[in-house]
Amino acid sequence: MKYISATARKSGRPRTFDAETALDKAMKVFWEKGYEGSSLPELTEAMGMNRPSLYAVFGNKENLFRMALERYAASHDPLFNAALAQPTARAVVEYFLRGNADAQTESENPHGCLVINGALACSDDALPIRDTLIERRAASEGKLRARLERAKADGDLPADSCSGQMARYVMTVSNGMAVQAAAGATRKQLQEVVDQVLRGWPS
Amino acid sequence: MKYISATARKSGRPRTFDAETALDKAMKVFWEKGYEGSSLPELTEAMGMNRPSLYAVFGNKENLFRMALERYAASHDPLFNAALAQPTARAVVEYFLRGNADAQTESENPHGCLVINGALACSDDALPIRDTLIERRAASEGKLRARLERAKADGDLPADSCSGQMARYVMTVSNGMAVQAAAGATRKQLQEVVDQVLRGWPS
DNA sequence: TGAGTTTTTTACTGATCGGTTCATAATGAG
DNA sequence: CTCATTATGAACCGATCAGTAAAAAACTCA
Repeated sequence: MKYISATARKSGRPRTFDAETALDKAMKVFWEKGYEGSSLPELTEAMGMNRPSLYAVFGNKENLFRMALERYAASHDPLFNAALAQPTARAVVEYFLRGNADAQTESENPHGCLVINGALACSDDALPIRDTLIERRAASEGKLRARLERAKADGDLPADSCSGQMARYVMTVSNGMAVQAAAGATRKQLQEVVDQVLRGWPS
Repeated sequence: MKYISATARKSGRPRTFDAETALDKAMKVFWEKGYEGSSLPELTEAMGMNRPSLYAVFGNKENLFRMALERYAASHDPLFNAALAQPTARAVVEYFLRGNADAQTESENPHGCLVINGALACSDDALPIRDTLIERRAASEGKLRARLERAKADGDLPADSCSGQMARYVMTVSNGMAVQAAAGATRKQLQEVVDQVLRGWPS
């Protein structure tokens, strides 16, 4: 997904904003207030640009959200991939959940997870957004499941364990941590939740 | 919280609706679409009443939501209390989470949990609602913590275990299950998540 | 300087939001 | 039959929603 007015502009009045940092600001507004809870005045205010410029560069509110979501994913995928690259299933889960606990409680960002805060229960208008977020979570769960399946083959998970159930369990904890974080839970509290998960983890 | 126009009416034109069932309908709309995602036309349509009647009986949208929330709590508290009354910590947790898995995937109700779907990330207008929901969840967590504390004294939890951390862990799983349910997870899938929790539970 | 290009600013659109006004309809009581 | 009471339906309120039109402003290049 590309900006509508690209950066390679020949001439004309210079922009008073940087598209990249403006998108970053929009991402944070959506992150904190969700898709429907974020109004255009709030977005343009945070992004430091006026409404026609927003529409010229980002299309419309829905497209802006999708671009913000891409940006969010791009900055969080490395952590997820690093988790998947850990040598054992236990290490994968610990890396994933501890990374989540940290990412969901950064002082410079809204707490919680954009992929959940964006739209959980919403009006009919926002259903396409909600469904996109659901798909993204399902995709992550699928990757985690595949990784745990491999762990079974590697022998660091019991042969009779169900990777699909375990992946869903881990994702459920991650989702719950996002809810807790959005409600004000501290980083320490979330890490303690991870402690409990690891205490019960097989092997 | 009481209906504004009580049921003991002396005379006048009879109502075309029953306040109790209308509130039930409103609860389901809020449950499915959240506080902000539910519009007054949707609410009045579902409740089978017109707008002035809604305002006469329920005050305003926020008050209607709070009454719907009370109703929701009244119908779900018995399950929670029954869980707390189980003889062992393990039984408490199992009863609580299995009950949640069922309650969040009833065919006749929206999936997920009103106390989470109601308002997770929202506009500034809905912050009082969001905070009320956060308090409710914290209250439940507190009761669960107290119950696990007693379990430690009873000896069915290790003496060195932290009831606060375990309670938050269980609540986090419950919250995560609500997110999963809202996203379309089946009852069986949620019960499998509970299986994973119990597999790792001490004792 | 002047033409062409792009963004800014301001004001606007139609739709919808939560909430209300008011005349009318339907009842029970006297 | 009349009157007080209560609920109904429809129309309305100001505010806000997402999205746009149009003209002025600021730049490059000739």
